[in-house]
Amino acid sequence: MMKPVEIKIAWQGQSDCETCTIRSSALFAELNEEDFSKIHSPIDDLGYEANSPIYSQGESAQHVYTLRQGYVKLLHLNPDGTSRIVRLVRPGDLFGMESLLGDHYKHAATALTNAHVCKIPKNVISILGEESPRLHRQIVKKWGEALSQSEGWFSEINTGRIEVRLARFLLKLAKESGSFAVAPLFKREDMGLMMDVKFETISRALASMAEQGLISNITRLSVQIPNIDTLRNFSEKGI
Amino acid sequence: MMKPVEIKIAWQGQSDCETCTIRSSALFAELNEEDFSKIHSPIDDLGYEANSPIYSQGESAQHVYTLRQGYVKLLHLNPDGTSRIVRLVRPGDLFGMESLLGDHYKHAATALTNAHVCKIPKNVISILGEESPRLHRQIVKKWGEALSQSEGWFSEINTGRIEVRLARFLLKLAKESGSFAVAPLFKREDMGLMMDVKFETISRALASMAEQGLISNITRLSVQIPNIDTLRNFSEKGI
DNA sequence: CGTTGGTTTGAAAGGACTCAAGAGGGGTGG
DNA sequence: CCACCCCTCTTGAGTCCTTTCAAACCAACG
Repeated sequence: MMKPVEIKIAWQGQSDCETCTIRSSALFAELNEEDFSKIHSPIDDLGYEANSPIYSQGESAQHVYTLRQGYVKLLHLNPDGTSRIVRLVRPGDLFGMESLLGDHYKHAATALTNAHVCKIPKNVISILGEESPRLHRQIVKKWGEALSQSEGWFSEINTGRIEVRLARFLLKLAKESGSFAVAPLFKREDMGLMMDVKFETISRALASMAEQGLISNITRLSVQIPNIDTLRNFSEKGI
Repeated sequence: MMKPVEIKIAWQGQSDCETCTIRSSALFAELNEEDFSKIHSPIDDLGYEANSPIYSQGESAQHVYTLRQGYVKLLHLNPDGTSRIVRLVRPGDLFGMESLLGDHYKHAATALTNAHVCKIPKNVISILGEESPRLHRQIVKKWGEALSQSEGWFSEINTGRIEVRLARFLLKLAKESGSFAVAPLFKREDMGLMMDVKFETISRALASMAEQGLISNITRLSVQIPNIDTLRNFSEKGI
């Protein structure tokens, strides 16, 4: 267990990318047929089960990844042994882009849930990038989105009392369905690493918010949000 | 006071960029003469005095900036009125890149010290980018550096006890000169916004670190670091 | 020389942490 | 299929760190 499980490796090149279900939000969104025809290296479609590592910090960086399904965490280790989750990767997001600039990954990537990723050799990007301004524009855009998420994370998930931070976190991930919403939860330890608190504090904050009626049906993997506007209000005014 | 002061506006186009003192680390580092000849819009060289605003969050984004001298803070306002400094811009850094992707700035930029910046119309980048793969590569690189700094900031400056965070902050900015080093300080309020504590806490942490002999000669704008290895040790082991 | 904005310092209150014990769930082996 | 085990989550009590509110201090400036 804990090893990456390859669901299918046989996916090669253009035709599959062209029909990719998340293509509109993924890296190759704006490529046309001519662009695809320039892809010669194999692009793997891999499956990872929850908690399995995708790459580790400092490892030789040869690929860029796009997430198709599930959630992935990017963990940055500090020199003193402490660590922080610097980004929560969501479907459609690009990660491991540092391979395009340097020779090793700057943080570790681990699947938080079962996950599907596309593993793209970095030379595909370099070669395509030379010839296709569209791809380059797309990469810059994805990079910008990553920066933006990282900064938003930093600013919103790390400021104020924990309950407020947790509220903002839930709102960022909530999927509305009618009048109420559901938000995914992760291991309390991981959530603590995202918000810079101990896992016990996350647990207490969830319990406290449930008492206030802001959330309900807390399980390991999700919470319900009975009234999303109430929670939104709480996250903005602390009430 | 507090208004941007234009020191000189007359700087136009290629010739000045080619002789720019920080060109090696700035946006146009890898451009050649042919690339420069494609620049037709005026690139302004502006001076701002300490504490003056450069642009504000939500403002129409038409320019990208590179910092030539001084320090600039990027402040992100949250919906609830709280705010965080998401990045400390240092000489050679690019900021305001979100103008290339969207129509408004995602945070406010303010000079922390007297500062010199180059203000580059975004169409210069778009047009040049179409024709010069080198520039595009450079932009991607700068963007990557910004993401990396943002993540490093997030991970290192926001984890652990304040004294340790402060130590890491000082080490990031320290300029070594012989056996000891000097690090710049900013308004305690701003430093608090970078590390997510109140300004009084910054003040206390500085005082405490001085008592421990880790730093000395605290002034409003700088500290001395008598022994940089001692501080480094402290930042890694809390001792 | 008084004003002003920024910094330091003090004391009390509040929030998060630590250490510790107990409860719940899922998986494994009998 | 059930019992047991392990991992994770929850909850409790005391301590430590940061915040809050306040007052004093300092340096620059008019």
